[in-house]
Amino acid sequence: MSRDLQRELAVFRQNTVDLLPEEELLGKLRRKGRLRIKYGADPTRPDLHLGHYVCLKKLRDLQDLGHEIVFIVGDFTAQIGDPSGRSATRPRLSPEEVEENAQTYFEQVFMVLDEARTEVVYNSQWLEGLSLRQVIELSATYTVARMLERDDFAKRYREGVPIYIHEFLYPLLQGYDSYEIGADVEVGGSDQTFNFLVAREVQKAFGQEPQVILTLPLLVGTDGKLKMSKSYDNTINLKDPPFEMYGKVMSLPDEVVLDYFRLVLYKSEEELAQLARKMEENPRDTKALLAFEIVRLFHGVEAARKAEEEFVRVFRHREGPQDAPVVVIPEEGIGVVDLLSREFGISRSEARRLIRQGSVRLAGEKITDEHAVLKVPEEAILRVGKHRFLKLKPS
RNA sequence: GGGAGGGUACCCAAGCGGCCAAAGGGGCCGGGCUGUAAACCCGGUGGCGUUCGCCUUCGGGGGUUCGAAUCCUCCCCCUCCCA
Repeated sequence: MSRDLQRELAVFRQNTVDLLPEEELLGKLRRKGRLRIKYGADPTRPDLHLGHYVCLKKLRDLQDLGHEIVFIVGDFTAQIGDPSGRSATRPRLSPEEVEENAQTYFEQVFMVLDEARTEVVYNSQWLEGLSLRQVIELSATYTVARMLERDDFAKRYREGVPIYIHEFLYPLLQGYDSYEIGADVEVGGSDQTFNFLVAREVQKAFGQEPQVILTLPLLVGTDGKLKMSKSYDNTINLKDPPFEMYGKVMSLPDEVVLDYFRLVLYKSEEELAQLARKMEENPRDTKALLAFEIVRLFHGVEAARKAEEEFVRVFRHREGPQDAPVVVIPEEGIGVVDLLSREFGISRSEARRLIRQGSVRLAGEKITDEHAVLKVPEEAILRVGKHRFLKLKPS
């Protein structure tokens, strides 16, 4: 094997859960040199997050090796709903919702991929026009028993949670996508392994050389337990503003910090070993480094610096932030409860609770009276809990 | 088509005539602690005024009762078994 091929293989391999069959990949690389690499995303939710980034980064690396990335917008399949890893049927989206989401996808995807070298296609282009005959032929490439081999289906079936027929179609359609674009390799999260394998069968059945599958680990979300996913509300989004992004990273449990260095920042093994030591010595600063680097990746050094300063100010020194929303207070003052419920969109009961729990402070002074009428002779910071602030100004 | 079991708050899940705004867990919020929006401990978690109370909530509609998440009835939805 030539040195170049070795090096190239190393790029393919970094961070992967599965890369199989590797011999087929080698064969393809030798024969074709330039491969068509498929990445599909259902525009079910408009925001991409770091979990997606794990894959996008891999794609970028492969793109930089000269391979062709084919980005499939699953506008059609999004209306079916991927059953992967789900314990229940996904809601289906309307064509309008899908279209809207797809647009915002591109902005985000091309923060990472080189637009000029990426082919973008919508799978409705071919799936929409399939005849029932073709759909039936496609369904004939796989059996119910094999469908039920999949963990999540097996589990749902066992537990009596409904599985709808259309959910069986999903992997097949995804496989058809691979066939349609002639994918050599498909990249995705490890929860896609089953779908990718089905695609191989579909390709074979339709007389095409099967794709190689490359799966990446699932990044855990901010809760530190579940995979990052919008439906668990534990995401760090590519479009999160710097301070929020920084803060979300800082709120990660310590145990997952190294995973992030590996999967998001693609650190080498040597660097990771070093970071592991650092993490033991000084978890907070190591995590801060992670937060800084992640913000830098998406917003640049300047923004990262600012976010860090702000974080230190607000959470370490417990001072108000630079840019709290400004509220002008009339001369006669305003009731605390009124102010809180209006500005934070919470109920009056909730506002009262917060006051009772001693989490409301005006210029550092705890407010304990629910009936207090706030008057501000001069600008002052109103703080609620750890991270809600208002800058109060006299009229 | 027949039979059985289900639908409870953001999620899971108890409750099966009054003591139920509804146990418990998760999540979330807050407090304490902290080299971290980590871990850990404690508290809160329908709404509106607050000693006390009022209003809305237990798939949907009717009903029984002084009183229903709890009983009756019709309807909708889910699961399993049989065919």
